[in-house]
Amino acid sequence: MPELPDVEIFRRYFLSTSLHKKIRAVDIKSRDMLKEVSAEKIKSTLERNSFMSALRHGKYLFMETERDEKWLVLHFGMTGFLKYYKDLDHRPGHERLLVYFSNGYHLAYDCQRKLGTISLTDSPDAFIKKRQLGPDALNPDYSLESFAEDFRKIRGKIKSALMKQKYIAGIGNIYSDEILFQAGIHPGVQSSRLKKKDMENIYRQMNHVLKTAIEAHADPGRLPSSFIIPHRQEGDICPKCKAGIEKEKIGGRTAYYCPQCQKK
DNA sequence: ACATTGACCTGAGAGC
DNA sequence: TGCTCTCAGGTCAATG
Repeated sequence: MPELPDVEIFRRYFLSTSLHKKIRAVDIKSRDMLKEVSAEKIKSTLERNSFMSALRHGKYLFMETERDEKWLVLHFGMTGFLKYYKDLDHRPGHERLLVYFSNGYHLAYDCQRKLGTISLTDSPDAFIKKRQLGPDALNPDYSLESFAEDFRKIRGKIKSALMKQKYIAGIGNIYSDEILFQAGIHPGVQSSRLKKKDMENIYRQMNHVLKTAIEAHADPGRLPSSFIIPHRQEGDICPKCKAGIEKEKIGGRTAYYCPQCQKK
C-alpha cells in the first residue's frame, strides 16, 4: 500500500496522535525487521522519551525524539501502517513494533508481510544520503528543468524510472500508473525518448496526482473519478474514453493503462 | 554502468 | 472443505 501519499497520511496521523506523550515502554515484536540497529538500542532510545516531530522523505517516515536528537525511521513495505489505539480489542493483526504511552494509549506499527524496515538515525539527511534516495517527488526545489535533464539520461522505461527511488523518491507501482495515465504516456516508453513536452506533462501530473491523492487521504474511494487507480483491474474501462483497460508487466511489476489514451 | 530477475515474507482469492 | 497456485501499492542482491 504505502507510497508517498500514504506515508504522508501516516505522518499526519502520527503528528495528531503521538507527540509529547511519555513513552512508557517499547516492544519490538519482529526483530528481523530491524535494519542496522538492535532492539536494545531502540528501546533504550525511546523509553522514557517522547516524540516531538516527524518528517517524510519518499516512502520513509522519520520520527524525532525529544531527548538525544534521535530519529526512529520506518519504511512500510507493501503492507505497513500505523495505528493508535487504547483498547487492546482494537489491536491490529500484525504488530511489529509497539509503543506504550503513559496515557494508556498504544502506537502500533503493523506490517503483515514484513517487507518494511525499522531503523534509527541521528540525521534524516545522512540517512537519505546513505540509502541513496533521490529528491522527494513533492520537493518544490526539484525543478522541471532538473527532472527533464535527469530523465533524459535514463535508459529504462518511464514507469520503471519513476519508481526508482534513487532517481526520485516516493512513487511506486500504483501512482506511477496514475501519473502516466494522467499524462497520456504509455508506461513502456523509454525515458530517454520522451520529448520536452512529455517531460513537462509528467512532471506536472506527478505533482498534481500526488497532491490530489494526499487531499483524498490516499483513499482510493475518495480519488477523483477521472483517476485510473479505481479502475486498475482487468475488464474495467477507462474513466476518460471508456476503452478497455489493459495490463502489461513492466520492470517486473504489473502496469495498468488505457491503450487509447496512452499510445506509444 | 545499467537494466532485469529472483528472493525475501505472509495472506487472500481463484480454480479444482 | 481443503488443496495448490498466483498475485500483491517494495526493495535488495545476483545476474545478464
